[in-house]
Amino acid sequence: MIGFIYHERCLDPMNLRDLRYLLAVAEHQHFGRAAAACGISQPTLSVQIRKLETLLGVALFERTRRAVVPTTACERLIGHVRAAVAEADAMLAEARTLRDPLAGRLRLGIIPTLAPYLLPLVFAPLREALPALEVEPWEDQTAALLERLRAHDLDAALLATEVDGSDLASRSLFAEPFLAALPAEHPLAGRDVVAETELARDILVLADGHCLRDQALAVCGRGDGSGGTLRAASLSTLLNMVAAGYGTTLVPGLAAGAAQDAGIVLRPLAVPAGRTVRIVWRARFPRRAAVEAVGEVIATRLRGFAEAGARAV
Amino acid sequence: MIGFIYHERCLDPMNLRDLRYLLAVAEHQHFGRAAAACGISQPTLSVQIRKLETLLGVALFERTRRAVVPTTACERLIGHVRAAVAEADAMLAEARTLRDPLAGRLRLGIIPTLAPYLLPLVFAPLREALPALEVEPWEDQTAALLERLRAHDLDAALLATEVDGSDLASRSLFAEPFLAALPAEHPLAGRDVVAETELARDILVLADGHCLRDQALAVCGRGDGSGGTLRAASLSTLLNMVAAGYGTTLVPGLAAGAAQDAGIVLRPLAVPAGRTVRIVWRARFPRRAAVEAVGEVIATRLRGFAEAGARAV
DNA sequence: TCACCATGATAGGCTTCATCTATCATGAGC
DNA sequence: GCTCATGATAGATGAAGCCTATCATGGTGA
Repeated sequence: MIGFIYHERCLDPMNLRDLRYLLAVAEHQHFGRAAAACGISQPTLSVQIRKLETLLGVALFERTRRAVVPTTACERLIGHVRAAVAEADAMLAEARTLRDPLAGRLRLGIIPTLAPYLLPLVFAPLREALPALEVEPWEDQTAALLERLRAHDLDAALLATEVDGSDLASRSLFAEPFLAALPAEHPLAGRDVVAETELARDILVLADGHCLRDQALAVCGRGDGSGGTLRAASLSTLLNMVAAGYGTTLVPGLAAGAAQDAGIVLRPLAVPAGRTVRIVWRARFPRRAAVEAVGEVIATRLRGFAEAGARAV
Repeated sequence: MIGFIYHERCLDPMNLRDLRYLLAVAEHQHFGRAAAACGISQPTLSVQIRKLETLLGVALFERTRRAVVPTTACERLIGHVRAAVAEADAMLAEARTLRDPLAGRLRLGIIPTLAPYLLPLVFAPLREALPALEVEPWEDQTAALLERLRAHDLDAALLATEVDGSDLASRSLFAEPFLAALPAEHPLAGRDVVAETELARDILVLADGHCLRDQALAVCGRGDGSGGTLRAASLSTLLNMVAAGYGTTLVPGLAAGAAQDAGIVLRPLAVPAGRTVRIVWRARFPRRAAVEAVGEVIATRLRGFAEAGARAV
């Protein structure tokens, strides 16, 4: 909104305090009692009210021995005064609830290969541990999340990659192993353990931009990015393709349940590999405490997940 | 309205000025430019914003080399801040229009024997001379008007009696002669001049409480108040009774036209008598200028009325 | 009628705080 | 690596808010 005038130095001496004084005198119709209600001395109140009258150029009260009666001008003004003071008080009250760093909204970015599988696990613990914090998830790929984070459109993000830049800080939360995902009828499905290179032959990967795509290709020794012709838009699509026998892939551990539900066979890798999930925030973000609390809840919930996940297969 | 807290000394240092500073920084997203817009130095602005943050216990801005970005807490608060500042500005604007003492509402009491005849004469001149003044007439008897005046329910009153009490002040506006009012067929109607004592025999007067009642009786030498049995509620009723031949009365000059319209014969008194119309206000009323301006307009409009009225009969 | 009381205004001194100029710290860009 | 831009910090200064003490005034009661 344009049009506010900040520079009104001649009018600036008007204080919220003075407006409270005005309300007090209007209510008590008595300087002494109003002063007591405001916790100041009567002379101070008299001076301040007179100052306000001079400032406004309007007599606010008619002083009598008997009573102090608001003028009609005062009655016209006092509605605005009440509203201004009420808004200021509302602001203070709002600030009081916001004072708790573990309260308020926290916009949290999450990568697509993590969100559908992690969120159901941590939603309840977050609500329990941080009831005043409204975590707003935002799902997008790593690059987009980092851009939004740097643009202050997000407060933090859950990523599976290292981040660079001194403007960002991060903390690792948990390690997520990769598992070989095979169609039930696949030749490798009988093995206890699958070698990465064997997987590479008919591996399917996600579309560009997903960090999991590059990581899966790297694990299989296809770091040049020459994956198969299929580029699935989502991990869910990819799993359905594998289940249908179009090829193999690597799935992150948290998606194991979804993969098995689709009829996919999961096997550990001969040389265990995986990714580390981290929470990232701007180094200057003032509510670091909230971010770290969220990270702590997630890390606690996922503690021992890597081993448990590996055992479960 | 109860429930406002005046005594919040720990929170009081929050100033409207600081809120304007906050809005400026939020808009410019730059301390230097915001400071310039506020007409203060950048260090001052930095200190004040930090003070406000400390006071609220909430970080309001995330400072970067590149930009100064409002935090989500700030975004939640800024609506209230804008509203508070807007209300304060509205109050200042209202005060600016009220600053003119010749503007605003003026509640003016008028006695019933004067109002219907005076108001039509002075309404247009008042609107022309004091266009910003909203004169609100209030018709009642003298005692009620004085009570309302002292209770601040009226700002001034037009009376036809002297007022006592150091709490009130008054100014005489014009003299209003009394005229003998006779039915057309009345024996005295043929005279050029009527003696007061002759009138006294069958005089009709107003009900108790009308100052005109006592004044008429006094003029006729019936100061004991032993008037006729009729006690008319209004001068209009009284005139109709006279016109119907029930008796005589004294009418104030401004009502001459109405009396003649009713078919009443008017004659001057042998010993001219009348009443003085005054404007009365509380001695401590701060808008004395408005009252005196109204009085001046009325006095000017009625200048020379006593003679003109006497000649017209 | 006069002393007394209540109430708001005024005076003088003290303390706090908003403001300034000068300077520092830090990160971006050439 | 130097320079510029930007916000933070330090110390000095002046205004203003607050207090206690006192005055002025008008209503009240013996």
